Amino acid sequence: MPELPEVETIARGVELRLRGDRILEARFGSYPKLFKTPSARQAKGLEGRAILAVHRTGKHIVCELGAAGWILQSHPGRKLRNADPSTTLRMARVGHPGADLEEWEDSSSAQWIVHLGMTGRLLVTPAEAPVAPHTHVRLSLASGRELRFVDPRRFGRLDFRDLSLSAAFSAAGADPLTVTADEFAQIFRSRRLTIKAALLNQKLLSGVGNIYADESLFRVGIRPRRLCARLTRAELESLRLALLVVLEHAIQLGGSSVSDYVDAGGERGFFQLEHCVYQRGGQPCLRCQTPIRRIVLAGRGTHYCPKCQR
DNA sequence: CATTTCACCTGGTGGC
DNA sequence: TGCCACCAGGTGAAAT
Repeated sequence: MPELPEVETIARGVELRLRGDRILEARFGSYPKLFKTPSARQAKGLEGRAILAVHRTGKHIVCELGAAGWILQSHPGRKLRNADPSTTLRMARVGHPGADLEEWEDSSSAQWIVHLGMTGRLLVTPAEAPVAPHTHVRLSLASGRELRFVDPRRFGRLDFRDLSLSAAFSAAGADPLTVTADEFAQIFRSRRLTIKAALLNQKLLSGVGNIYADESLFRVGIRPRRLCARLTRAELESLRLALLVVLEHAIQLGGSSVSDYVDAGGERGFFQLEHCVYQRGGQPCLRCQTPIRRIVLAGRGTHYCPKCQR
């Protein structure tokens, strides 16, 4: 299940491969709920646009796209012109993946926003690669490759924003990697819900899911059932730091491949080998040998050590 | 209004 | 061996 480290890994992988490439043709499957808004349903909205950058916001992958209708063919060193200069944006030399970006004037850029849900994958493949079952989107690229969205369980969602019509996408909650100690304390202080439920709430903190909630609570020694309002300021700060360490370590290891998660190149992550409690119910705690307990909290399987976590 | 519960999905698992 | 009920969980709508 893609959480912050998995989404970050995929976004980086897609950016590395596709920055400077161009979408020539977009083909969507026929599952209406895949699209969050009517504009996301329009394949034409993506066609002709250059991929300027790809990044993560919360659990969302945001592809920054240039204006459509740019010169389709270019060669190294040639500069491309934009017809409508009003705001400044970075623009790629299209058709040359990895090319240095230059400053361009652009008022009609857009964002393609991908949420992977439970089982979604974004894959960069050769155009001739076999099409996996449950492939809902195929973007043909100027480089001859394809960006594919595959999602068996269909919890993933796609959105599209024309930045000349609407504001850029932003996460509802704070990012765990950049939130300050004061902000973090402010978010959780005086809330009457369990810390586990709060960590999973994307409107409070964006990016933490079931795995990293359980793992960070174990590392900081706090029981998932504790109420936010009962946590001391010191405990909250320790939790913020534990989250930071766990998430950054997981990013370094390419995320957790617990079900079928792979990155944009099809590679598995390795952080599942570092899991202390997640899906280890009944097995001995790695620190004290007490059997790890599994309960259901906030409707989710929740794992903790009854001795190490208070 | 804040918080909790539930439906949406399908592949994998375990029981008989 | 085969079949089927059941579970996983991110999100948002519905319920409390």
